[in-house]
Amino acid sequence: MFYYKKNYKIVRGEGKSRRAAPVSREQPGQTEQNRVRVETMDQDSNLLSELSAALPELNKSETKVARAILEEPETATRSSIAVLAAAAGVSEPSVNRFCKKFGATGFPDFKLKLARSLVSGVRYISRAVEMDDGIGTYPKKLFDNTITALILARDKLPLAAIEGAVEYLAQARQIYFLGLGTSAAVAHDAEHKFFRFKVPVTTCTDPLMHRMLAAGGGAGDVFFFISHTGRTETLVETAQLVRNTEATVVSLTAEGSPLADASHLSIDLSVSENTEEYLPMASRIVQLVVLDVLATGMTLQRGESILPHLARIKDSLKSTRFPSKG
Amino acid sequence: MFYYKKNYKIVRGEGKSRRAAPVSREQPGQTEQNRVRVETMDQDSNLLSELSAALPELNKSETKVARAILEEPETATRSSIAVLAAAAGVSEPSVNRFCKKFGATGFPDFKLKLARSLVSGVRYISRAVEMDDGIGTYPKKLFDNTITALILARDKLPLAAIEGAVEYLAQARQIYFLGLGTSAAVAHDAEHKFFRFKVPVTTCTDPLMHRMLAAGGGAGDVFFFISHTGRTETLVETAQLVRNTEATVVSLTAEGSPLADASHLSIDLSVSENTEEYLPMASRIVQLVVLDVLATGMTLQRGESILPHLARIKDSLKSTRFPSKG
DNA sequence: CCTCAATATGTAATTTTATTACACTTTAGG
DNA sequence: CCTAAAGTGTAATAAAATTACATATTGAGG
Repeated sequence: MFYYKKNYKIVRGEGKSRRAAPVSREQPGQTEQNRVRVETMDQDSNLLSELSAALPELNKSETKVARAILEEPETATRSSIAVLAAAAGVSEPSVNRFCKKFGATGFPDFKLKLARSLVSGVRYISRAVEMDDGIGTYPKKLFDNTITALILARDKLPLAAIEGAVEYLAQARQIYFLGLGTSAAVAHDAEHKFFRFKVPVTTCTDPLMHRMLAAGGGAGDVFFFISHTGRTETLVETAQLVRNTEATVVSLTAEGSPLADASHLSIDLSVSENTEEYLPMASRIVQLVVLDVLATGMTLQRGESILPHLARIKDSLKSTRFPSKG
Repeated sequence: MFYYKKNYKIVRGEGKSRRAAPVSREQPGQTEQNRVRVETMDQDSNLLSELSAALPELNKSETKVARAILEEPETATRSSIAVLAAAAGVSEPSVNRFCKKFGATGFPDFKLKLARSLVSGVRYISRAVEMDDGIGTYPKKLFDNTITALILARDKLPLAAIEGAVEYLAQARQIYFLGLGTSAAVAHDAEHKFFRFKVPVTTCTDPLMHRMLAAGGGAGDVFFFISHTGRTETLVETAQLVRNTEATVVSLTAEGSPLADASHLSIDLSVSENTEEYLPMASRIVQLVVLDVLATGMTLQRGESILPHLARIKDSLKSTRFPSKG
């Protein structure tokens, strides 16, 4: 590492105070003026790409700093301003000015932003499991993919639809959860959750039964369809049958799908399953959590009055269990 | 803000340097000794999850600091040590010691690590839903709690047990998934996933049927029990029945539970459900993802040969669906 | 070529921030 | 109730970042 070139004669020991005028802080606007403007930049855009994009329009010392950072960004985040300045072969204030130019309030802030963009590039890439993955990698990958899916879903949750669904469910006289395949398991889970609310709940995973139930639907009945794709023919047809009755159709499915179109209300999830080779993993997890949300919404709407009831149900299970140690 | 309690008489102005001995840096080993040891921690483990995991074993002021950070991690990364100390209601050195305890060289280093783990943008303090939460808050809370549970589970995944379970399942002549209550839905999901592997899979959620199946177990049969608590009497009894046969007992349950004890192999999950009032939400999600992991492990073990088979199953569903637009 | 203004960059002082040494406090065991 | 060990705070010191200002460099007109 021969970064440091001594270009300047050292003028130490002049022993004269350089500071006479009273300290006056720079105006915020003044700094802002010098900011590198990066087109189409949103707040959490990657700082590293921003850096290399701006590289051509930087002046000599700024270029040195940028190159030093780009070469070893990891090291840069761990260095003090003095170390980085030496590595780049410039003075400390130059580094500081550089940081401000890129939207940071100072060097520490810049390091923070840098550290983040270093991670986001790695973590956010949902990596599919490869055939040569071992025990050390594939479990982590699967968890990470699921976690990422949940984060994405959380950030674009259709709150209005959820609110509406809670409303429908809370006023339902009878709730039917209908799903096929993987969604059948989700429907079963939903049944377990909602039957605790003193509402009659039926789960059905047989397409023929679906049709019979649908035909018999009436006012106050809520048919809750669960489908990742929203394209399963028999489910869509069942939904359409329900629409001929007084019953309400709510669905938890993909945006713009035939099932969504056939529903009074649709909770649209857009979980991208492209990372999954053969099984819908993340989507059903998101569905389950959304059902948790609906059940919670219902609890909140029912208010305190429902709590003792829920507690009683929970207590009723105690006698079936071995006591906890301690 | 009346954090600051002046308990001590001030000793200012004694005019004596407190530092006589030459500065001697602490030995690295010395610091290491005090480190919170997080089992099965790997390098890029999430600092926030590490924090909340270590929360119970921290002392008073450390807890204060941890809570302050967990509550507003974003703010923490932007604060100086003085600000954070004030927010936590402790002294600056306490914050510094805290940072070192968690493997950082000091406060700035700690902030850096923190900034990195923040990238995913999850709130790490599992906040329970309150009765006065609205649509704007409770869905987010539920998602965040689930995400946090997954991160915690991911970071202390019992890989050895998982590897062993994959081995058992891959060699099974017949697999039974047994679960009750909420875990019944998980068992159903598991059935759907594993039946794709050309292995006979049976799911059963009836305790009496469980016993009959158990009694008939033979070599090559794998009984896979799913239970959050591991204390459901009938399940444990069934497991013990199976142990009288040649069949294998694998369970996905709580560490040290009767069910785990009754199993040949137990995949221990320790999802703390203290944040959940009445329904096991996070735990079943973790169970599902672990089952995804097992299914994936099985796919990997079977090697390329299984892929065409899986593809055929997937294709067979196509004709039941409305074509995608576009 | 030189001059002068504009820009760029460095030096040293200052301020801010973090770390250390050590004293006081609390806690747990005998 | 005492004592040792662990915990926590105060004040001093050290480190780092930022600022003001000086010097250097560049380049356009004379």
